[in-house]
Amino acid sequence: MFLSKSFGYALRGVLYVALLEPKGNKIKIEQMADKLAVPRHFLAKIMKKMVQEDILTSTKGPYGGFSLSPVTLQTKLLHLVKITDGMEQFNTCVLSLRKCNSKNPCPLHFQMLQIRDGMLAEFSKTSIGDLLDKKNPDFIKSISVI
Amino acid sequence: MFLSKSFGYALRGVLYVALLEPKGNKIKIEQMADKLAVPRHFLAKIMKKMVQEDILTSTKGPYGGFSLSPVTLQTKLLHLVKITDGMEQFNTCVLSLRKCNSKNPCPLHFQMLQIRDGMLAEFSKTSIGDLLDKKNPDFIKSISVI
DNA sequence: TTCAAAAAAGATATTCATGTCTTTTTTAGT
DNA sequence: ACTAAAAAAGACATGAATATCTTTTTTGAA
Repeated sequence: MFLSKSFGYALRGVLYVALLEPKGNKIKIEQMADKLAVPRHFLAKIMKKMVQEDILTSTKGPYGGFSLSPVTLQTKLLHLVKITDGMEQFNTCVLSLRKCNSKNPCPLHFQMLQIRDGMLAEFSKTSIGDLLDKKNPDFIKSISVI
Repeated sequence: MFLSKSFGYALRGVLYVALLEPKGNKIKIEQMADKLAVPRHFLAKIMKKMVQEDILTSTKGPYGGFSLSPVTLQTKLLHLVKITDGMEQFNTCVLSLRKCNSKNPCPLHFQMLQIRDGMLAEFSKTSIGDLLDKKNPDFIKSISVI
């Protein structure tokens, strides 16, 4: 409920790169999957999607890996949700009723509208950079072990 | 996201019974599945669960069907969520981190806490009876066609 | 130019929610 | 007792999210 595992992997992945890449070398998927305790190839697919969306950059070959793009830190969480979960959930009735809308509401329409709008607002205003706390020595732990 | 289809079926099912059963006969699964445009046997399983939880009553055999229990209208939506989706989602970290809690928060901990608590509060206070609007001649429509 | 390292891509497997079909149990009326 | 109607139960099918395994492409360095 709320969000998929893929979203969690995406966020932890990009935060990992944002935290460690500035220290030097590019980040390898092997290392990430290890440290984040996440399925390697599944993570790789999600990372690839983020690269396609310019949320990250990547280079192949020796000394390659993932690194920040010019917009990584400004990327809103909602962009990650779009990639991993899609936006449909925010527009579709919780009772799956196609005709449901504010003129013709299902019994839960306005309650769900409020909850979803709250989430939308939060995820629209929060960026990757907002979540990144380099000053906190425990930050890496807070995204690591499942 | 947010809630499963099963939850939607459960809510529409119980509202359907609450709306039509007082008018006379018990409600047959066949009729419900038809009017709600929902998979018959899948709905049957969910109705059975609600009966097991005393949210509804049922009688087998000729002239049987589903009817209200003494507590149907007082049942909170959260009870339906428990049955269909489970409560785990409200207690588990959005990033699937087992160690995440308010002392040791993941980067999204407090944002998600707020959103989930909002939803919990709403679903804890709202009952089936609260959603049932018998005065509204279009109520049946608002839970009918998918 | 060849080699090895790395991401990208593709193929297959597993799990879980959802959906369908069949059989069993219960029960009211004859 | 018998029959038919209805829910309950069980077996099987499908689809989507998640996970694993293999092959291809790219590229830096010797």
